[in-house]
Amino acid sequence: MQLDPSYLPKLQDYYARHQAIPSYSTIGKLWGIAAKSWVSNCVRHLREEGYLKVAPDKRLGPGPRFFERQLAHSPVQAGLPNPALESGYDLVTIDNYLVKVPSKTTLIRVKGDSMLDAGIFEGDLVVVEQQPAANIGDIVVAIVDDEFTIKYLAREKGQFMLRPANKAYPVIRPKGKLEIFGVMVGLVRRVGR
Amino acid sequence: MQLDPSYLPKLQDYYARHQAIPSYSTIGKLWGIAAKSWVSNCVRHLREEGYLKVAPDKRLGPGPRFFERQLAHSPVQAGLPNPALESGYDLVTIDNYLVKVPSKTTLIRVKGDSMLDAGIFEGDLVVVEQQPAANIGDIVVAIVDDEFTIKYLAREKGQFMLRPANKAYPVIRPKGKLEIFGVMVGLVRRVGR
DNA sequence: CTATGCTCAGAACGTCCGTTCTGTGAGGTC
DNA sequence: GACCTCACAGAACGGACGTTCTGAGCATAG
Repeated sequence: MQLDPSYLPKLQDYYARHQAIPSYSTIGKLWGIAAKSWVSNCVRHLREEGYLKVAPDKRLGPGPRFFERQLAHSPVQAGLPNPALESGYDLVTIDNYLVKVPSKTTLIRVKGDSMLDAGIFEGDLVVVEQQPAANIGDIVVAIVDDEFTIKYLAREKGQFMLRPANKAYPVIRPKGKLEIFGVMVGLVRRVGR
Repeated sequence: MQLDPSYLPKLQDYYARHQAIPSYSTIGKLWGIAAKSWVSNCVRHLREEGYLKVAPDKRLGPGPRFFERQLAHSPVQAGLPNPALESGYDLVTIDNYLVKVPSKTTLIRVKGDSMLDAGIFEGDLVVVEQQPAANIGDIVVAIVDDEFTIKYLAREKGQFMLRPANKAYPVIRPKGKLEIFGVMVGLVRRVGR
């Protein structure tokens, strides 16, 4: 079987507007098909190709390939360039790209330039996934003197410590136990304005 | 009425995993509620508050506020599951924070480390607002040899040029006229995974 | 003690969903 | 021109859906 190539874009447009895949009958109207049976057929093929998937309760949702865009190796496509994101896999929205577990995710604004060499600037927003433990080498947000501190987690002689990414700042060796708020999973920066 | 504050995060987590809002009965299981009637009640309130909305065919979808994230200022109020929405929290939607004009905004993945000193690393996503002109000092995305290039826009003796933020790279002096794709308005980085 | 309101359970109900089965017409093949 | 496949229409059907109603259990107020 061979799908009409306009079917997927129509669904993508619908999803972009409503953040939901509609029912088979609505998909039918969208595609100009009156028979739900045929919609069912087409949807099955879209599923097999990874464009759609079914949630635990049989609801339709976008699949891994649903958000793929044509990749623009070269920007020279007549005036109107498409998103230049190479293999735009998991990019539904920026939010979805960065946040995996919303209930544990917090944004923290960076103060100071102690992580400059890690590409973390003052004013940036750090995306933090809250968890009480982390691995050595992770960038963690710790609570020191009732303030958030963003540093590399390191270990020295069996002791945890916080290492900045800027030679101008000292290593922090916590006196008591180290209180970790979470680990950095992303970064957001706004420039200008 | 006063919603259980754990309801919304549970829905947000579910949506982050499946990109779909489930049916009332599934929401009930998710929330530990057996009565669909009560789920219906709670959902209505979430709709009234802008966290959910209904698509044309009555399907539930995330509302405008569904993707709000907490912006924590100090750890004092952040540690606890604080239901109070006041007390120093800001709520920020990452996409709104970065994207002002969706139709003109594009993401471009960074190749190479020529902008290292500007905190732009390989693999980062640069948020670009498409426009044919820019100011001196802006970070711009230009099209050079059919490739996107991210550089500072500079001027020297009345001539535009592209200056990298890494001493290991040379300044680019375009031969003909400089073709600017857009200006950088934001940056997105995912760490780990 | 009674009344009221809140939170939730459970059942009833009509509607809509997705599946399956049969039918139909157009186009191609030999 | 008999046969087949493809692309779709249409009806049937059981189950799931969301709405609505009744009522239980509990807390608070008076």
